[in-house]
Amino acid sequence: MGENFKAPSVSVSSLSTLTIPPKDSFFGGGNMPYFSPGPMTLVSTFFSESEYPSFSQLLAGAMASPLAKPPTLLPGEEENCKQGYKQNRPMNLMVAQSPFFTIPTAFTPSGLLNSPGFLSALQSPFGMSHQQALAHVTAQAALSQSYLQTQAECHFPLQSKSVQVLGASDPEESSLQPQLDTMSSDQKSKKFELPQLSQSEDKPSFNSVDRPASDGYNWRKYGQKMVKASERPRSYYKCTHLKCLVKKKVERSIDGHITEITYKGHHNHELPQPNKRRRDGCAQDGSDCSNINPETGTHTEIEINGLNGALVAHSEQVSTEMACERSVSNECEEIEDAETAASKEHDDATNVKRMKTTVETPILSSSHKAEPESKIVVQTRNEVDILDDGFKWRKYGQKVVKGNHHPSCI
DNA sequence: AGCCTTTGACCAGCG
DNA sequence: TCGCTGGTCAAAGGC
Repeated sequence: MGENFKAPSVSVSSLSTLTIPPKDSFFGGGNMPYFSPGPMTLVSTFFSESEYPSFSQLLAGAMASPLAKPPTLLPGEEENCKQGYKQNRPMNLMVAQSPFFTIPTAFTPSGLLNSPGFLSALQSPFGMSHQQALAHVTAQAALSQSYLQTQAECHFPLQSKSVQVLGASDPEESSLQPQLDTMSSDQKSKKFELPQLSQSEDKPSFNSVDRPASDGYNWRKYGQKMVKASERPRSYYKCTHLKCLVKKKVERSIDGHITEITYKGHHNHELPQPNKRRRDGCAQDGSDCSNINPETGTHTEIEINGLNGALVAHSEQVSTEMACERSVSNECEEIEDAETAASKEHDDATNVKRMKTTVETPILSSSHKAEPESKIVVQTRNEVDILDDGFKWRKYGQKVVKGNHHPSCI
């Protein structure tokens, strides 16, 4: 598809996908995801992982799309919509959105679906209203965004380091390195503070107030503090994996919505198995239980959907892993494996000197905070005890067990 | 019993 | 040296 498009003249701040379930799975109700104002253009439709078009083509198509106009269907997509809908298959919509164009009135997917081509594709001949379809366009937008990032990893391996996810309050806000050059310096930043949205009134709470967003890893909170700079409580989390030194900071607004997540470091281990992640079966690090679409293999993470207000993931690696965890893309897994292997290699090579990187790589720029890009520190292992069993153990607690006068070290 | 969060204290960097 | 600030520790308690 992209070969028909010329070099981009318009920067696209975000590409994301929305999933429309099969028509037979429609049911009434549902929660409308939040979509920020902005022009949207349907770039592509696809119905399965294997049909997922190459990211470069999507990008080319997105960049050439008329972002300053109301949402439109690119050539061929209308027929694609029709075919997928007739075949009762879940349909993914690749949507582009531009940050440089502000529309005062809120533009929601209904606008997209109301576009001439798309309306005809969805509404007839089945009589299914697009509003019903929209009711099911849920958190998969955010999910797919992570998936999209992985696609970016696949197609722009060198550039993907600076891919940044901005989710939730503006779920379409993902950034792509190719646009970097087109942005002015004051648009570049390492960190975005997301606007607080008062969504609690009309959107259900998902018990995410006290927990960070899920990224597939297990985190343990080791501190919380009021930071003067942000005047919001900041929570500190460590990856619970024994050998992993990754940390993250989570800032929340007064009402408990996540406003910022900052990752530090790189995971040197695989994603934990889902069944090991939490006692109650949900994500251990605090996200809500997720929904998995068995047909598409997509994984719907409610919290990141924007229902919770905001989420920022600053780690390109984590973002990739998020995507790989949630999607069942083989390509993704291969990439992940490759990355893991590369990461292990790197770890071996720098066994003593480990990277401690603030992964808020400055891709986007803006007048927001400016922080040091990355730093390398020498981390000692003194917190890891080497016992005579050959394994390294880390003490994480001590408690007097009933019936035993000696404290048991955990 | 395992594993988590809470929270006050402590530490280190910086001006 | 001192005070401020952000980050971390670790005992205590909860689930």
